[in-house]
Amino acid sequence: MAAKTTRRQIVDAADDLFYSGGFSQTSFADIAAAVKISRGNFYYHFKSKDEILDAVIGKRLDDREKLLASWDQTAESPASRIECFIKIVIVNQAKIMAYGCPVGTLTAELTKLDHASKEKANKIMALFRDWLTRQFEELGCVDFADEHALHVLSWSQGVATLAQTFKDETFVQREVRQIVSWLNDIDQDTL
Amino acid sequence: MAAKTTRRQIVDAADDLFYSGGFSQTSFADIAAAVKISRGNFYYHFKSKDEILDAVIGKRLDDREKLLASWDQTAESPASRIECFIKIVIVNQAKIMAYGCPVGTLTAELTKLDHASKEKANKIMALFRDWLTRQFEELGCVDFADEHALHVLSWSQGVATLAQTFKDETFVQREVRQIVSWLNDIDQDTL
DNA sequence: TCACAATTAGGACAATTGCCCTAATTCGTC
DNA sequence: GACGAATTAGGGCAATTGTCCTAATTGTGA
Repeated sequence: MAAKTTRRQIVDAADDLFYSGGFSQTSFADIAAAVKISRGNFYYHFKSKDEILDAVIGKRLDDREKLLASWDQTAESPASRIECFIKIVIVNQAKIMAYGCPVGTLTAELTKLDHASKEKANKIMALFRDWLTRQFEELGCVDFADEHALHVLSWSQGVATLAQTFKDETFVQREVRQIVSWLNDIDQDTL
Repeated sequence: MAAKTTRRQIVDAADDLFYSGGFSQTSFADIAAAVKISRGNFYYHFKSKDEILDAVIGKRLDDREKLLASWDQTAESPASRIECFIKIVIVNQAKIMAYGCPVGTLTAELTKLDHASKEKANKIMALFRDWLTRQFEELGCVDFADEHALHVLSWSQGVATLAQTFKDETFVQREVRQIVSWLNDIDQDTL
């Protein structure tokens, strides 16, 4: 029990620190200090920093899967589910303005580092892509489902990046309004 | 002469390395090795790593200003100038797929580091924003010029991020086609 | 209560970091 | 050619990095 809890504490703390400060800039000492354990104890649970990163990516994958699954259950129409995705940028506005998109910034960093776990990090993005594609398929636009999915995903990354740069709340809201209107047009057309 | 050349060599090498590997991950030794000079010589030209970053950002600002100025001269209509901007993602496709957008990834990294030069890095983004705003104003849509500018800028960041993640050439080309079509619609409306 | 495994603590390591110093070399100018 | 300034080389610094080690402390089951 204690072990599992400690391990989970480490992963959670690393998740936050990797998000707010970046992976390579976060040190063993930083995580250990956040969890308030010794480095020795730390190394008992994870043999290397890369192993922690792997666990963090795994956790993020799980978290997003659960989030998408909850939307699958609560939201009735595929359009409203896509809208849930779109509005993450509003729900998480404060954090996005401070640290950007947790998925986009991590994949970008790991790609630059040419890190071994970059492919795994890309899976989070692919998870969103596949889920969005499914929603657009259910919406009726089978031929363009993947294109639309990439379009929405790309949109979210752009909004996140500019939100982080300019910290303009009205920009985010306006962009959300526009893409939702675009989504409704598609929904209309496929009736 | 030799001094100026050496200094320029350092800045150029740092520019490349900061782009391909990130700022914090690039060390003094990396840059010195790229330029093939001793660390002592290195330190003669720059007192600290932050000073190099400052010079690199300054150089990037200059480069972009020149690029925009060249478009101002060569392209005849504001619409075709905006199209020049849009098509950077195609012109620089290979590098973008490997390292993302040089502007977006740097601002994201410096924001996470809470680095003193983050505001200066944001100026590069603001430079594009202001230039795009001017183009949309000349296009006739005075009231929505800044909104459109942010929209195009946001679009470019999203495309760059996803291009880096999925390395999908057709995605980039499709997105360019779509935004150009959107641009033409605006151009049409304001006649 | 005892033995044994799981967990934690903390010291130590080689390597790397950004940074600083002094001595040598090159350069332009008289 | 000689002189002073500009430039370069390279050693060395303290601090931090990720990693590893051993000893102490827990908890658990017999």
